[in-house]
Amino acid sequence: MPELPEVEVISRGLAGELEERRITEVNVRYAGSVQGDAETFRKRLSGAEVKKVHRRGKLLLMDLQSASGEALFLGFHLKMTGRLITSDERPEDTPHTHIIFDLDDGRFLQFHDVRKFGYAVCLTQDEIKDWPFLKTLGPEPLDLSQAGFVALFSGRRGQIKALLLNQTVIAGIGNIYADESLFRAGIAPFTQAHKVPKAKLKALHGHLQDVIKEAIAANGSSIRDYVDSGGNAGAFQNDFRVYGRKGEPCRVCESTLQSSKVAGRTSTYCSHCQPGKQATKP
DNA sequence: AGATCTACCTGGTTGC
DNA sequence: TGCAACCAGGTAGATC
Repeated sequence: MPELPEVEVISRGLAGELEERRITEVNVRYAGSVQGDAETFRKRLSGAEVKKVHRRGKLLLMDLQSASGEALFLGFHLKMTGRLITSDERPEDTPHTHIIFDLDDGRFLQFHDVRKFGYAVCLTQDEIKDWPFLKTLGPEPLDLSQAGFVALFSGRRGQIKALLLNQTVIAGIGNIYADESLFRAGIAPFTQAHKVPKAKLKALHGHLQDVIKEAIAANGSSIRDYVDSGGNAGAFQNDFRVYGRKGEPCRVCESTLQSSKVAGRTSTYCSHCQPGKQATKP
């Protein structure tokens, strides 16, 4: 499931392949994968040139110039199973190939998504300014200072992990990197944010940035579906200390790792290295 | 307003 | 073996 590091890896790969390329044709095979009207999407992007490929949170963003010279923005949210893959050959017509972009160098970009949660969206400059998702998106974790990071959580009563997953609080963190960074910082996922000592919040800032940087360097984490734009798997899943390891021994203290639902998500942690009690509901 | 819960979707896994 | 039940999870939208 692509989170910030995976989308960053995809973005870097696609930048080299797509920048300065022109989209000659757009084939939307499943209209549900396009946010808004699929025909408008097709018309706007046909003949548009990709100027820049980048990332914001978990969103992959392309800046383009349309055939008529207008600035356009193409966004992809991969959600859980979305993939963006380039190829020399026209992609096969699988049931999960939802959008195919023909490029002016004879190559192809396809949006592939088994679970159909992901989407593509094409917006004009005016539209993107008012797009609620981008408008309310929190800061980039790698751009945050320690003080800025600590301020995000001060006085908040929500569970620390719920806030990490909340994209309006901080962008790009999903279940994997939330669990991994909380483990490294020694904070139980269900701890209320305002009860986490300042020193531990400061440590979390550093560990979160480390985990993200290490994952990017390892080409991302491949759980089930993730591959980069060239179809290659990542390697960071081999470095997980808690995520997906319920019942296995902690790599630090050898206690058996526990899991519970926090913010509706399975959360794996070490009750010895991440002490704290889950609040019992009345 | 902040916090919490559910629906969306489908392939893979588990249990009987 | 066959098949139902459950699980994974990011975000929108609803509810408290």
